[in-house]
This record gives sequence, structure tokens and C-alpha cells, in this order.
Amino acid sequence: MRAAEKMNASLLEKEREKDQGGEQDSHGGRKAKGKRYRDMRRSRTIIHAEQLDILYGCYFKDPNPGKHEFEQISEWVQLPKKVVQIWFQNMRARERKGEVRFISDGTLAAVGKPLIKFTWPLAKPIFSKKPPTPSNNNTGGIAAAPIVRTMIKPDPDAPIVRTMIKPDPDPPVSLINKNGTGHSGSSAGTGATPQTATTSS
Amino acid sequence: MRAAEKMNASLLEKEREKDQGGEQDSHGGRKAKGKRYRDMRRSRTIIHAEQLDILYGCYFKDPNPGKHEFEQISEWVQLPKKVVQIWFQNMRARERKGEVRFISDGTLAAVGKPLIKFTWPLAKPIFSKKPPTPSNNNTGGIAAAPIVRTMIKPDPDAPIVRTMIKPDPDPPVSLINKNGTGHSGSSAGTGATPQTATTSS
DNA sequence: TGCTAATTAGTCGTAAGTAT
DNA sequence: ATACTTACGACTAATTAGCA
Repeated sequence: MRAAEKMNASLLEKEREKDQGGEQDSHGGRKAKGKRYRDMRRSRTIIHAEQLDILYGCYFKDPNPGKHEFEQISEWVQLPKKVVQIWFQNMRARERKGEVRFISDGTLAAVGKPLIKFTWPLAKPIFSKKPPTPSNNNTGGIAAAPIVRTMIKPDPDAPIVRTMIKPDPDPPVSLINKNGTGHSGSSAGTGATPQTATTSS
Repeated sequence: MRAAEKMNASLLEKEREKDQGGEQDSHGGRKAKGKRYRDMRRSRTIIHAEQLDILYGCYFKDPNPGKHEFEQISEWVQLPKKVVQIWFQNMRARERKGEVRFISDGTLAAVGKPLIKFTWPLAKPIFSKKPPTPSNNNTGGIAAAPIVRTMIKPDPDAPIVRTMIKPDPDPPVSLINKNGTGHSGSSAGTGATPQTATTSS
């Protein structure tokens, strides 16, 4: 007798698009023709550099945000919540696989790629109310050049090892996030310093 | 343990609520928008780490509170009384089954998981009047997590060294076990998290 | 081709339900 | 109340599909 059976069979249907803030929608051109959601699923969201910067910062702070935090973040990056959730999932997966590693001072090290420095308000009270990008309205004019590529570790020798490259046997995957060292102090005070909920189990 | 022959489809239509006031708003899952209770199937309440901390503390003090105490607790944790009652029931059941064990100094030992230290006012007069969460003024209305969380949260990426205690000392019957697994986390690190598929046979 | 975002299916924990 | 079951919510991979 096989005990491993799945009793739950229909979970595939519950998410409905609940777009919140209008933003780029890739399927602007072709849509709504007789198509329903099931058909047009997957329109790849393009996440821009500035958005990534924020995402990295948030992820560094807490790789497992709660629902509430997701909503907050999704406002900051101006992307649907679902997209943010998925991004976090995939990032977690990637980290677990050892494809990326977060270094304490705000650096993301990917395997055969340049380091990415995400300079996001790490020092500021993170879950606050205002978006990190203070109004730089504009489209196209980047302002803060979020990502700084410091290509120090290109690719030593990368033969074609196909996908899974095991980077190196360094410290176990454990990241150091969570209170990082210096933290750059400050912040403190300011009243509400929500400790970010911790997501609990 | 899996298969169940009791097929009772869904007869759950009677949910009524007479809650008092503290309603958790995190039913975000099903957008609390136009849904009525009739449409809602059971929505699972998520109990956060801070709330768990309190619950553990209360449970440790007295696993069988009276009605009045339940009300008090439900205010502290900001959850409907019914939820608290159910939580206590489930916790009692879990303890009985040997899935968890409370250690005297405020530690909850679960089976395949790191110890949880619930540091709740164990020293304070527990059934007092003042909730741990000062009803405060939340400026802004967003949950501000006023609780001073000192507990170690069940952290997914803890560098735990597998401190898991030896769980079941004596299985009463032979049908126990369902898994165990340490899951959670990264640590396991590279190595696979074997976990057997169970099922076996 | 490579990336990676989305999808999907499986598992797990446990709150809520049912029966006793 | 207890004992057992059911199913929700969250997570994890593995796969699928899009853009560069």
C-alpha cells in the first residue's frame, strides 16, 4: 500500500490576477481577445536594475518575508506582489544551490559573474513607508546607478561544466544576513523599528 | 496514516463568528473584499512568531485554561478566542503524541527541529491585565509589531548544528511516525536532505 | 545558447473540522 | 474534552517558456 498519495487534487485554481498598481505590462499589445487568463499566462516581467537593487536589499534583510512585507516591497519596486514572491522563491532556490552568495556588506556574489553591489538603504529603517527612490520621475534617466559592477572575479577557469557548477567549498551555504555586523548604526530610534516580522515558521 | 477512508466531502457550512474585536486582518489570502462567510471555506489563521511566543508561555503555565483565561489570552495575541482554544487543543494533542515536549526553563523541543525558546513573561504574573502588546497607538495602523521579541525565531537559515533532541523515547504503538526531517533550511547544506521518502513498502 | 520568470507538482506543518 | 482527519497556506524543487 502506498501511503504517499496526494489527497489534494485541485489547488491549481485560485490565484486571480489582482494587479494593483499599474505598471509595465508587457502584454499590452496582444491581449484580451478571446483569451483568458489560463491562456495568456506567463508574460515575463522585466525587472530593471533599480528594482533589483531594492529586491536584493530586502532579501538580504530577510529572505523570508511575510505576506505583509511582500506587499510593502511590491509597492516599492512597483511590481505585482506575485512577481515579488516568485522572485524571492527563485532567489532562495538559487542561493540554496550555491549559485549566489550574499556577503555581509551588501554584495551579492554570483558564480561566474561580477560582484553586484546592491546599495540599498541598508542603514535606513527598512520597512518604512516611503519608497527608496525618491521621486525620480522619469523614464529612462536612471538616477542612482544602483548596480556597481566590480568585476573582480570573472571566471577562473570555466570549462564547460554545464550548468551546475559547484562554486567552491567554502563556508556552508549559511549566509550571514540577519543583523549584519555593523549595520551602520544609526537608524535605531526613530520610533517604530519594526522588527520585521520574522515570518515565523 | 495517510489514507483515510472517511470521506466526508465538505460539510463545512456553519461558520459563524461572534468575535469580539481583535480580528486578524491577515486573511489576505482570500482578499477580504467581497467575500462572505458562506463562500469562505476555512481560512487558515497564521500564527506568527510573536504570537506563538505568548502562546507557548501561556501553555507552559497552564495547558488547560478556563474560559476567562482564554479570553485574556486571545486579547494578548490578538486572535479570536476560538482560534486560541483550538490552538491549545492541538498543542495538547501534539504533546500527548510526543511530538513536542516542554522543558522547564522555557524551551520547546519539537521533533526534528531546533529548539524553540519561548521567552515570554514567565517571570511576570501571568494572568494579569496588561497585554504584552500595548494597545497602542499604532501610528498608521499598520501592524507594528510592538512586541519585544527576544525569542529565537524558528529560523530557516539558521546555522544550526542539529541540536535536535532525541524525540520519541518510547513509541507506544507502532504506527507513529511520519517524518521528521529537518527541513528548514539551508544548512543541511549541500548535502542533500535525505529524508527518505518514507512511504516505503 | 545563456540567462531567469513563471508554472507546476510534490511535501510539509498545522489550523480547523469531524467524530467519539 | 480527545482522537483522528481534512485541507489550507507556505515552501521547494523541477520544468516550461521568453527574452537577450
